[in-house]
Amino acid sequence: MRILLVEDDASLGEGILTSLKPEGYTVDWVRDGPSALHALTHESFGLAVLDLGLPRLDGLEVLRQLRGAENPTPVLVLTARDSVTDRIAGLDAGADDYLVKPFDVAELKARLRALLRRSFNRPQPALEYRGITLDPASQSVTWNGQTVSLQRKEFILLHELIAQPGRVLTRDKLQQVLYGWGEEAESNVLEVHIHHLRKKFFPELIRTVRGVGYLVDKA
Amino acid sequence: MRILLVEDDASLGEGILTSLKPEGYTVDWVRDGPSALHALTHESFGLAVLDLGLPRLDGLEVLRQLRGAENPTPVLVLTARDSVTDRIAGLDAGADDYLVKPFDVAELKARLRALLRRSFNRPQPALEYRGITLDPASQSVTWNGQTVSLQRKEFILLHELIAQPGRVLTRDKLQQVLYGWGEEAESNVLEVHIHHLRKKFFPELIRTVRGVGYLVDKA
DNA sequence: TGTCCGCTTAAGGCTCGCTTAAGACAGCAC
DNA sequence: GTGCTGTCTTAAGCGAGCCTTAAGCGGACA
Repeated sequence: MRILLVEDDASLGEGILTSLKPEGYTVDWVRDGPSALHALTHESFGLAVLDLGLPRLDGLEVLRQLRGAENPTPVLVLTARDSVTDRIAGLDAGADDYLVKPFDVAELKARLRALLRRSFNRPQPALEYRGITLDPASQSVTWNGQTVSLQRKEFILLHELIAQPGRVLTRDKLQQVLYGWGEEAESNVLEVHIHHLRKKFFPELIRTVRGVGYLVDKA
Repeated sequence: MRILLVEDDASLGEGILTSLKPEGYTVDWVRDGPSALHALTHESFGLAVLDLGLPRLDGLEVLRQLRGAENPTPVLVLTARDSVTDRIAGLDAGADDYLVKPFDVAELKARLRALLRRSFNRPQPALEYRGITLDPASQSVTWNGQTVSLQRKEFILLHELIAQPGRVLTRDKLQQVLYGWGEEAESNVLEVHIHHLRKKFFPELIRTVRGVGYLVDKA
């Protein structure tokens, strides 16, 4: 799961980063509003953690613009302020959850999990690539109208690749997506899954970048 | 039927809780305005019982924001005040019914039933799927004309699944529907209910998505 | 041509969910 | 209260299919 962290405070950001990585999240970290907006509108994230007190462009404003553009990415808002009006403002602007600083990292993790669980249930747009349709809602895959049956890890892998066409995903990153940081796979599991995917669709679907990783070409 | 109870007074809340549970309602209880708003906008309830005198965010305000967001959940308002203007304000803000403290629990129950009956008469048509008809009003089920007898939890589960065909409902989500947030089931109850449903109809009715949840295929 | 990296295949282990049956529990009549 | 009835939960055993492993092969790069 790819997460965008928007936080201008260096040490807090560092802290969140290092505590989320072991959970298996892939975290991208930006420090100001415009970067956040750009990232969210140009790449695909499963979730965003957004600090409200940002330089250059306020977090609330980021959120408003995001929602204004009908971007459904779940957002968890961080704030130092705890007034009720702030809280309401955040939720009004389209936040999905709310956490007041200082907070416990364990609680952040718990809320992220809850948020992800919930967002699984929302209409997530189906991904489409060269006639392959991935529908997260039903966990089903079709290719030119035909249903293709994928195993869970295969689905996750393909989804990750297709979500970012033209971008090489390193083996490390992909393994992270499948297993988190805990146990590095010592075997060639990844290759096997890739192999299965190529077999179920067509070999050229996934290109190998020797020594680095895999990618799906830009449509 | 899942109900959200919004009440800051501990003993009153406790009382309502214990008197509603035996009626077969699944009751979730929060104690302040922001939590109530959050719950109502992020989860689905059949009905809310809302105390107006709340800390941090007034009940009326909760109601206004809820309706502002076009949330149609039926709301029964509780209040200590009995002035006519208060009453008007409540109904204006979008309350569906009104009860003045102190009240008799029996009356609360009666009004809830009435409210549910009314809201069920709105566009809550009987669900139909592959010859299976679910009538929420009478909690009865027929399959190709034959009556099928379901237990309560089975009905709830099937209803939830059929209401969103083609979409995977996670185990978490389904457990929430059955039990609210309170007690997480530690056993395999869910699987057992699913099993019973498959047995009473046909096995392919409910498809398993390993590691995620269950779904009913799009008709 | 040698070395390394990734591909391919097939076999086993292990996890998850299915199935069953029995016991807990609540509702109800007496 | 006591007993009866039907619903719901628990637990244990089992089986399918997912995932991993490992070994052999082939192609890429020096």
